[in-house]
Amino acid sequence: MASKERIQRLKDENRINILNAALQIVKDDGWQALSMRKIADIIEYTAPMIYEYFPGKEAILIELSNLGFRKLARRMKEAKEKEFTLPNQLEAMWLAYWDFAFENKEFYQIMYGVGMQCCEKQKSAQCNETIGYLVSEVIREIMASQYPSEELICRKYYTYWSIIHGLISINLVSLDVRDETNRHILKDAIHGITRSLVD
Amino acid sequence: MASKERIQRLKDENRINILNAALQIVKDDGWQALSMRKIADIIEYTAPMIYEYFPGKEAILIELSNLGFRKLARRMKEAKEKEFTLPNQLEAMWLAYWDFAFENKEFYQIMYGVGMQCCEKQKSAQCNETIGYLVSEVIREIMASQYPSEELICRKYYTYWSIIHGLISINLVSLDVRDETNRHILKDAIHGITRSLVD
DNA sequence: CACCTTTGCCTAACACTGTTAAATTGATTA
DNA sequence: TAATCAATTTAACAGTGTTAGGCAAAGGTG
Repeated sequence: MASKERIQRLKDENRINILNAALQIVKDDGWQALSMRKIADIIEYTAPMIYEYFPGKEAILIELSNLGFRKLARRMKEAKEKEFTLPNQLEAMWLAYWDFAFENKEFYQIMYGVGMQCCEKQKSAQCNETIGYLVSEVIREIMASQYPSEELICRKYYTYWSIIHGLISINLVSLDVRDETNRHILKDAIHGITRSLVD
Repeated sequence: MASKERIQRLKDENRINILNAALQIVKDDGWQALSMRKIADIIEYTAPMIYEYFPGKEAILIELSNLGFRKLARRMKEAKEKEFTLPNQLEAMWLAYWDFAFENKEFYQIMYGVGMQCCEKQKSAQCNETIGYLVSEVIREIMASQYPSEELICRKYYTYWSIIHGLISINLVSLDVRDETNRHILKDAIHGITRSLVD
């Protein structure tokens, strides 16, 4: 009856192969390019076979997403354990988070549904300029007495933008933060950064 | 020769109808549901007719995205003009940005490619818990002497997370921020928030 | 008015997508 | 050997974006 186990092992292997194939496609050509038939091609089966292992494409994506979360959590835990003061632990964890996002772009994208594009790059950079200009103008004026470098103004702008865009994004993928909490974070952050401009 | 103008007007109207139809579909059923044939249905034409007005689906999305950017810029400008001190202007602009994002979810999503899902909600909330727990633990310890409420800890956690996730997102949709700028913002933000925990 | 050209739109099709039902194959069991 | 059962494939459906070709009405010209 060891054959049962052998068969189970083969099934497990197939499951893993499917996930690996999916990941490979995504790494090579982006999420847009992922399709059941392409996965099947790589593992040298036909598409319907995949449905014996996953109820659908969505399930594969969810599985990969969960894999990403586990991976990220592990890295953050490791980063924490290398430090001994609490503030250093905090910094190390967030830096690990940062590094994970760029080293595992595909994972991060599916985990938080960011940049699952529809219209390739470009324009954003163009169209954002208006908004960036609008805000930077005011930052420049506030800091005028300190003769700030353009780089510093730019940094302050991105600091504002990051936290607001970040909080919006978190809400849009609906991890339902309390409304009052949002408002609190938002105001605190804006005031905190604004204060950092003048002193 | 006024007929030329009449015809041009009709063409312009069709263009606008296409964009409006697209927007309506998206508002009703999300970006996933948008298709050329559905647009055609609404404006009571057949799908290929759309290609007389737009080179493809992507072009429609880009147009809508640009429309969103103009709308957002206008709202921020208006918000600014209602205030007279610089810090108030800054706050008003960012609050306008915030409100725009939620009142025009569909626009914001396509403008910054956020939450163009692939796997509906749920999981994120579940899987993020590990990470949230991991970080909150450390925050709680740092703040221990102040007996912070769970709500406050949660807020601090989201503050960290927002700015880091925001900065990552901005980079992932590739508005290429300089690498050194990123690092600078990241460190500043982390230290700033950490400092806010202890005093 | 008749002719020709252009324009606007549609039909039909292609190559893809996710997914399902049915048939087929091959191995396991009786 | 015969029957059963699991794994996999074939064929199909309904949907997607997109393109080529045709048709009919409108425009301009003799």
